[in-house]
Amino acid sequence: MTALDRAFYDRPVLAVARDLVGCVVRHGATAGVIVETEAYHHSEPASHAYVGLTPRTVTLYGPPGVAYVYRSYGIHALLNAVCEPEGEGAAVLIRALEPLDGIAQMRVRRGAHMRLEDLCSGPGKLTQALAVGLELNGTSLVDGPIRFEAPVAARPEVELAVGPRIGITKAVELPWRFCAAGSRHVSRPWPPGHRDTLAA
DNA sequence: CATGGGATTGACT
DNA sequence: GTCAATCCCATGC
Repeated sequence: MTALDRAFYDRPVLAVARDLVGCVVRHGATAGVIVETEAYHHSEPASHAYVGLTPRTVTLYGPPGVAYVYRSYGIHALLNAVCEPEGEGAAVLIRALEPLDGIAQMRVRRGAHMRLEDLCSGPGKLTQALAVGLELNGTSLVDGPIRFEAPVAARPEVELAVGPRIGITKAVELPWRFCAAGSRHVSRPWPPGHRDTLAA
């Protein structure tokens, strides 16, 4: 399995967010298929990069293909992939995975009786399941401890569902959330009756 | 220097 | 459905 190269991330963040659905995140013996992403860009107020270059956003404004890991609500670690050329301040939030490898290890970290679809169905859940902590902020996704891999060729192409991002209060209207349509491993079920889907 | 607000989750009514 | 936990850091005085 080959890791995505740096050029993959050195593109518009929306394109990367779309293309990451179906890719694999691997850390140690645990891995999962990405089924949900969100794009964030310095030009819109929901992004941490909106405030400009500060100690907090150094990683976001750095080179693409690097992990941006930050603490959310004082409790959870959230994993992002830094995108676009250095200086642009853009990243894709990984919001949910379909567990692939090391599922027993995930249950040790998340709870022995946890259902499969609850192991990684949220941005804070998947970092706990894969043991991704704040110390991995700034590490390479190309040749660092966390690897993002291209989809296996045998895997059927996923249909993409597109909609507004979750859990934000600013720029709520932007349809910058991308899900594998019909997946039972996403963080929140898709609004019923939503037809705004397109091919991957 | 004090304050307020989260890109969430899990427990509880 | 509601709500607390918990802490870094950006902002404003």
